[in-house]
Amino acid sequence: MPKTVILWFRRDLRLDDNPALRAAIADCERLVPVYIHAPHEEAPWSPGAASRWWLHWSLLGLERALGDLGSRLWMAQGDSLAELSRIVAITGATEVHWNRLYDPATRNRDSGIKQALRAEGLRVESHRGSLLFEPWDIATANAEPYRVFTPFWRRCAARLAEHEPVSAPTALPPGPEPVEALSINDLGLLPRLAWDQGLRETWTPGEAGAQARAAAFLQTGIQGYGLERDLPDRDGTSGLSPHLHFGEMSPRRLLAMVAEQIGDPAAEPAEPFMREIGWREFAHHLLYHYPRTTDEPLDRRFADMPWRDADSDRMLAAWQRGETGIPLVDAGMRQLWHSGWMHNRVRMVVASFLTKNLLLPWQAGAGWFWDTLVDADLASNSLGWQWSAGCGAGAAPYFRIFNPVRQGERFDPEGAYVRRWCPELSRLPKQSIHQPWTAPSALLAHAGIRIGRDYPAPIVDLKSSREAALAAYETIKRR
DNA sequence: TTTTGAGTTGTTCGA
DNA sequence: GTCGAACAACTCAAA
Repeated sequence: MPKTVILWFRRDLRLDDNPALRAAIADCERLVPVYIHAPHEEAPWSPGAASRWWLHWSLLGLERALGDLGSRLWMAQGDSLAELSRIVAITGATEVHWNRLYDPATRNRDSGIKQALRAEGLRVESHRGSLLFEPWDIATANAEPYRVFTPFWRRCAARLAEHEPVSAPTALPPGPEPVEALSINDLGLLPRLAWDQGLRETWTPGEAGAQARAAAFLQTGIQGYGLERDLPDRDGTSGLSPHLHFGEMSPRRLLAMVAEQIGDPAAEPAEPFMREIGWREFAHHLLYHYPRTTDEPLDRRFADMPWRDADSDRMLAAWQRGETGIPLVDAGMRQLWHSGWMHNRVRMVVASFLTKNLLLPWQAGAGWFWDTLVDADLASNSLGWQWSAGCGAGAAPYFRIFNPVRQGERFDPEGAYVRRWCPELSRLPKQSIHQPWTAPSALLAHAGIRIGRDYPAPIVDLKSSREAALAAYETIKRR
């Protein structure tokens, strides 16, 4: 019997710098690359619609890339352990390799699978493929997890030179003919209604798309990243988040590209971008050590936060639809709905607006982002929302409440971003575009806008809702 | 153990 | 228009 090894793909949909892949083919005659669709095992954080759309195309790319190297992706659906066992039985595989994931449900599942397969006599190994540092590998002097980003990243930054990516193989061992395997279309990942036009215009999922995006960013974007990334109407961010989430590029590869093409990753001009990679690491560090922070505030005092009850459904719906009457907020929410993505600066603005001006629980925002973002990532999403709400690690001070009008004037001074996503406001001059409700009536008439008809009146007063938020925080402060 | 310095991203107000 | 101070107090991390 030829030695047969299973490579279990999950969120590491690439051939380049894939440690599980390298280990699997190190000593094997037949390789069985497997993908098992098992969204119920990630519940309650099963991938949202935008993520499933991405996954479909990314899997398709992986299937082609494997085919080009003489291999073939074995697609399955159901319980992961049952499917792996079935494939083991069919193929006579004696080894299984995968790259580790860090969200609580998956960790739990994977450790059970590892145990069960080992009990059947298989060799089972997991690998570090999606992080620069294992969450347990970075610790304070007291051997405790970090809860503040800056010292965490200082510790990491001293060790960036450790990382050496491994290239994609140029050929792969053949595999057995899949038995009762599914096709990607069988997984039903694409939306039934064709709402994905905006996604298709915006993204190229898959490893090739990731490499192209990274190359383009390093060519031009990274130079001005420190400043440009704050301007939502520019292409100033890297756009790599969904590619990193699905493991279409490893952070190690990205780091190596930065070091080679830009220079010292810990120095200008690469440093601001590498810090963002650091935030991704930090988010996984926190999720690993505090797995309940997907649903519960890290700062326990916030369990008693007096979130809004009355009107909350109507307010949440207005926020989700981009009909709050606050242009920058609405522009962001509509960008999200259309393209599956929102500029990071605007994410902070809409999150501050939801949790502070509307006093709605951050979990409601996290849930919506989870469903709509193509880069929805449990670690980053939980960290970001808790940070915004003020209840997370190194959280924003409670008095730091974004004023969406002021943010618009600072970061979208010409109103280009608002005009793009809220076209009904496009004829307003920049002086009024971020607060149309204060524009003189003649100006509104000239721009063809009736407040409350063509564009909503603000659903809350910014000044008084800010004061209400400060008062709410006051009630939970000292306990 | 104690002390010390610091903590992603802001806003408002008054001079 | 620009600038500095106030907005609080606490916890974290390291010396």
